[in-house]
Amino acid sequence: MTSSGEATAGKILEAARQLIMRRGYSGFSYADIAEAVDIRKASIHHHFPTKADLAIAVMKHHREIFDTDMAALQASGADALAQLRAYFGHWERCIADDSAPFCVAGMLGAELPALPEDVAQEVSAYFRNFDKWLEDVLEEGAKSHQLHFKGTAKSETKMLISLIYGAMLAARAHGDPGLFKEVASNSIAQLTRASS
Amino acid sequence: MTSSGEATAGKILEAARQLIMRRGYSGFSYADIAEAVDIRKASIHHHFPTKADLAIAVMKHHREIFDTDMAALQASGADALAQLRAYFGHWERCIADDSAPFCVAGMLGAELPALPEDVAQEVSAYFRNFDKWLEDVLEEGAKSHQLHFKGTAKSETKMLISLIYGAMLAARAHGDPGLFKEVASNSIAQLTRASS
DNA sequence: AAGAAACATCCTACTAGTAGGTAGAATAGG
DNA sequence: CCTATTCTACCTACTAGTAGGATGTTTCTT
Repeated sequence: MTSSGEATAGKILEAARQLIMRRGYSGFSYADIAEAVDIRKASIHHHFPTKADLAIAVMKHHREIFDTDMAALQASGADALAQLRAYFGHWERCIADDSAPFCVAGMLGAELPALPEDVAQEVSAYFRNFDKWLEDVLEEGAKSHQLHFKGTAKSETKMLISLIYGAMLAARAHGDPGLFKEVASNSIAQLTRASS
Repeated sequence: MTSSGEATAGKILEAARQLIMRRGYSGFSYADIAEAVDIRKASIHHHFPTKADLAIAVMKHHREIFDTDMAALQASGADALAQLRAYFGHWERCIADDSAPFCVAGMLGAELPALPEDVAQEVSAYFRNFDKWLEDVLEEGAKSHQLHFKGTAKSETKMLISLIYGAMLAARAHGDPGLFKEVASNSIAQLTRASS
């Protein structure tokens, strides 16, 4: 393996992630990545033969990072509320400093009907995985009486997922990064309120 | 004006709306519309010179329908809760029967950074308008003690907008149209609960 | 250790197909 | 006749993807 090889693939992956977050799957081209990484188009095809391969690699990487981070968080002894706060906090920072103004899975999720079959499957898999994590956290929070919500953890998971991705969308549509933070804070406040 | 003229423009507009909802702005082409309407590409350019013009027309039309419908609803004497229910019900039906699986403004909102300047402005304007309507409804609902929420109507508006658009996204990502209905019902239940 | 085969990376140059958009003629209806 | 509409035919720029060569890196063999 040439020393520069892995590094280049990583740069391509990151450029693709940024482009997908900002313009979507059909909104970017290999030429865009070539410019961002300062490499020729053909070299991108060497690392990721097709655009679908590239998108799948981005999703797989994104999911690996998510799984690793959440496992580490749990291993560190963080309770349900702390895990939720950490997750929201991550996105608050990413959106505020524009380093990741939208979840790559959310963007691809919106485009789902337009995606190649195998990319769409990877996106669906990401959401199922995320769903499971969130449901487990809510379940644990309910059991320990740390989080309070009417109905099941399953149904609250759907509410919270909608709220998170919708807040990203609304923040973008309104050109107001602070909107995400406000919605996130309010939803945590709601979940920690004994009444509801 | 030739009799078929307006009708054709309408068909193009509707085809464009469907394509934007399903594939996004960068996910459709004049060729797609030409096929859907059974017309030649050049004829579309006669009615809508550029793609941006077409997208703007779709947004303007969408907003007109929204304003008209909401004004009629209010004129019919519907209270805040009834207005909210009507709005949610509309989307529940559209998503369930796949006649409109995603709000056209939501799709364009997600793509906002990739849109031509003038299209982006029209989308932002739509969201400001929608925001105002929702805030007024919530304000009225709070005053009449029909709706209950912590915090201001402004902040609850942000929550609800996020929930609505996020539920569309989540329903699509999970391939589960029922998800929208569930989230919508739960959020109305939450707003009508005296406690919270 | 030296040399050769094998491989990985990146390049230039190209393909076929599609994008949005235009020019100008044919065809209508009032 | 005039104007709106639609068409065929075309343009340029860009799309994803390929062919094949240059350069360097490992690895295998002796």
